[in-house]
Amino acid sequence: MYKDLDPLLHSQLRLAIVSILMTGESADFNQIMDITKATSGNISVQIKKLQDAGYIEVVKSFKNNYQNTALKITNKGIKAFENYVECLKQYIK
Amino acid sequence: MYKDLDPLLHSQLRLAIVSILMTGESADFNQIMDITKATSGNISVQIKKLQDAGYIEVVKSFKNNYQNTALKITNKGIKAFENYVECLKQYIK
DNA sequence: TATTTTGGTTTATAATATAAACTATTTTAT
DNA sequence: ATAAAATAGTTTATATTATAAACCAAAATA
Repeated sequence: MYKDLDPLLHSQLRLAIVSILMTGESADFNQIMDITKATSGNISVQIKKLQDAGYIEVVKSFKNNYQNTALKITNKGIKAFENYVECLKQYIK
Repeated sequence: MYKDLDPLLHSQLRLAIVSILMTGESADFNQIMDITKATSGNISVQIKKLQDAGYIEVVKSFKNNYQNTALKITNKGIKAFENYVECLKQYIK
């Protein structure tokens, strides 16, 4: 009962980012900003943490002359998310 | 979409405490310690925060010659918890 | 009566979230 | 042509928060 919640996912912004990516579609930096309304600095830091953990994949490219940062969830990220949700259920029901 | 999560509840230990109290039964300090395995100092601090927010009621008494701290969730606490769960659902499904 | 146990609180520290300040490139206005 | 503004971020400093260590008081026990 009350297993530890993965601290990497138990953060509003990181959870939102991963939640967005759990659709399976990749999303880019701007979409994350639009949806979450967080500052770019905050998003940048949280993306790096998720990347370092191997939860997301980050692909940098050029799109219409501008740099573009695209994010995609990894298998590890999917498993971590599913595990987080399972653990959380113990707390909220 | 992605409404803010009540920061008072979006904390593993405080969420566990409120979750325990959501049964309706009151629980005392020791039960919280047994269930959560957190340190007394940590629990003490988090209890005060929940009390200050009006989410729980704290009743101090004497039981078998020892001081006893009993906790009970308030109506405000119940509503906050239910709202938290509703908001969380946007993130986890 | 000295020591240990019970039941906590207060305070210091470690970790974390968040925004402010900064960098670099591109577009637009003058 | 070039100054200003917009795009797309990163780095770093600060503010907040979680957590444990240190502490206190009363009761039980050796």
